[in-house]
Amino acid sequence: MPIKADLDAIDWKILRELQRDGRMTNVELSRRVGISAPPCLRRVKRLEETGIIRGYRALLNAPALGMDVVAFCLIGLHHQADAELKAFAERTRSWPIVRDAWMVSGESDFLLHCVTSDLATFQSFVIEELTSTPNVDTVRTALTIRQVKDAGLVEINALNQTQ
Amino acid sequence: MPIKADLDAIDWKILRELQRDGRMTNVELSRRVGISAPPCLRRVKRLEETGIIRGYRALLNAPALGMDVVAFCLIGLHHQADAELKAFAERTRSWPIVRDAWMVSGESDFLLHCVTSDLATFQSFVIEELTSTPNVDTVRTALTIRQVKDAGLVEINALNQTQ
DNA sequence: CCCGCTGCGCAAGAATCTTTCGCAAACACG
DNA sequence: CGTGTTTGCGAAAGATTCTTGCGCAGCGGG
Repeated sequence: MPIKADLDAIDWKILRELQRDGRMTNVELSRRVGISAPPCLRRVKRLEETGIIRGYRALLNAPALGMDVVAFCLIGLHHQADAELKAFAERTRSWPIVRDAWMVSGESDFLLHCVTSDLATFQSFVIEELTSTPNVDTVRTALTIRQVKDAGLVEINALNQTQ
Repeated sequence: MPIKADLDAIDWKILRELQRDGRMTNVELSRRVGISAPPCLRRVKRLEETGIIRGYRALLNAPALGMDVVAFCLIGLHHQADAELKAFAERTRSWPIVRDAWMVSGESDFLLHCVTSDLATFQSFVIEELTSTPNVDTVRTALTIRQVKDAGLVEINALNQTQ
C-alpha cells in the first residue's frame, strides 16, 4: 500500500503548499512551485491518484460551533486478540463523539480523540458508553486546555526539495 | 473569540461538505446545499472571515512519504506555573517531529502527536530532546499501530440542519 | 545517430469564479 | 395595516481559472 513514490523537488513543494492551503487555485500553486499551470495540475492529479494526497478537508473552529470540549481517552482492553481489537476499532467508528482513533502499543491499546459540546456529554459518554463496553478494562482521560500546535500531518522542509 | 455564530441549515450543510471535501468547486457545493452559486460563495466567504472555517488542508499519506512512525507522547512537567507551561508549549512548536500538541489536564500536562520516518529517529527525539528538556518530569509514549478512524474535527449530522 | 520516453509550456475552448444588480420575503415600527 | 429597512436569493456578464490537445526539448538506450 505505501507506494514510496519517487517525488522530485517540485512535487514536495506542491505537497507543502497544499498542506498549508488546500484550496489554493492551481494557477497560484503553479506560480509558487515555479512551473506553468498544466503540468502543475497533472502533478496534483497524479499525487491524488497515487494516494499520496488522500483528500482535502476544511478545518473548522470547534468552539465557534458549540463544541467546547476536546479530550483524549486512553483505553486498555482485557483481551487483545485480533478479533477483539477489530471489534473495538469498529465500535469507535460508531461513536460520533470520537473524531479519530488509533490502535496503539504501550500501556494502552487505543487512543481516542473526542470532541463534544459540553463536559456532561463527555462524562456520560465515558461512563455509559466506554466503561460499559465489553472487554474495556481501563479508561484514562485527558481533557484538553488548549491546542498549542497544529501543523500539517507531515513535515516538509527545504531538505525534501533537493532530491 | 468563539463567536458562536448563528448558522442556518444551509450553513451547516456547507460546513459538512467542505469538511468532507475541502476542494469541491463552489458550483458543486452550491448544487449540494440547494442554492445558487453566488449566495453559496458569499456564505463560504463569511464562514472563512468569521473564523468558523479556519483553513483548508490537504491530507497527506504519511507512510507513502516515508513517514512510517506515528506516536503520541504524554508529558508531565515538574512545575506547572503559567510561564513554564508557555515555555514548553513554545518548545513543541520548534520540534518538527511534533505535528500537533495539546495542553491537557489529568495525569499529564501535554499530549504530543509525533510523526517520524523511523523508530530510531523517534527514540533519539524522546531521549535526547524530550527527557533532556528542563522541567520535563515524565514521558510516556504510545506508538501507533494503525489509525482506525479519521472523521473531520466536528460532527455535523442531520440534526444541525433543522435549526 | 536515431528512437522512444518523459515532462514542460503554449494556446484555445470549456467551466468556474466573482461582481453587480434587481427582486422578494421577513421584520420593525409608527 | 402600511411603509421603510434589512436580508438574502438568483440572473447576467465579465474576469479568471480549469482542462485538453499538441508541439517541442532533454535524456537514455539501442
